[in-house]
Amino acid sequence: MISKKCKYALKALTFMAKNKDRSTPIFSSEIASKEGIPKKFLEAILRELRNVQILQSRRGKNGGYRFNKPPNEIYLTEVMRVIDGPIALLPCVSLNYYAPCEACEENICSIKGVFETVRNETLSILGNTSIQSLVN
Amino acid sequence: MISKKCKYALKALTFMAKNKDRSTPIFSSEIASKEGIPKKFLEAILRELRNVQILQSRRGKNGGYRFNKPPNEIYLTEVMRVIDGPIALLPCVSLNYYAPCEACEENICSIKGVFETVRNETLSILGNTSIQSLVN
DNA sequence: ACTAATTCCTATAAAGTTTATAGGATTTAT
DNA sequence: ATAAATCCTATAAACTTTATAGGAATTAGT
Repeated sequence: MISKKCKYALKALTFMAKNKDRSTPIFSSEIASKEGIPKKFLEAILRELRNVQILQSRRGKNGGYRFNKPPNEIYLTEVMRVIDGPIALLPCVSLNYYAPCEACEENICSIKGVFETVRNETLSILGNTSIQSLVN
Repeated sequence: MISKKCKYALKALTFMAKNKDRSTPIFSSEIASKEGIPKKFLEAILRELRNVQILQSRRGKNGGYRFNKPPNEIYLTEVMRVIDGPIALLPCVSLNYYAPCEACEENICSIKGVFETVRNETLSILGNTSIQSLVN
């Protein structure tokens, strides 16, 4: 399962993509109310997305958030990794968050292989789906 | 990520599959020590697997656990659902544990579609991989 | 300068989940 | 009886998730 936080992030970005032709930045308050996301929680999410250069922000009056790169170049894998961490189902099979299994000698790990296959399939779907493509 | 508990379950079942030709049932204590799983925790796991008829058990001296159906007919999906619950990444996309998304009107949910695709691919891998196939 | 409006930051906390552990009850073979 | 196994319930420590609170910093406009 992805976290609610991650779902919020995807919803927020999709909302922004839907409104990407506006001349002014988008307020977190608007996203929060339109998408039903707790405002303060959303602020933290948007800040994380800004920290990794998915978004840019401006403070002060008439501030808000914009995309830092076009939403058709932002893939779900990137967003999910920022918010939730690994996409793989086992730590020892993660590309971006690899961690060795403790008591399990990897070269003879019985379950590793199939979860590598799952990871590859999952990444090929999520890594080829952009935020923009979620806008109908 | 799957839980450690689920990993323990898969390891335990794989160990049992590897030793499926023994004439006597297998003790939880042997699995625990050979696979490095906390004994009491493993007992709870094996009991859950017995409750859903994956395993059968005998109490008392010379007791232990056996498969209730051949390990080449036990698929990873079944084990994972018993131990961890839904395999899908979103509740509203789960086949066995469906739950509606709260504030999100489903017919216009932007993110549902791609996660259905992921679910389908994942299920087709995990649903065609048996415990027996994990034994080399 | 002042005000209003926004993002930014830190601390806190409530609730839930995960990962066990403890202690014994029950069953069975010998 | 005894030994050895599963079975069951309660508890708890650690961690994660999902927020909330309160204000600091920044910016535009007057």
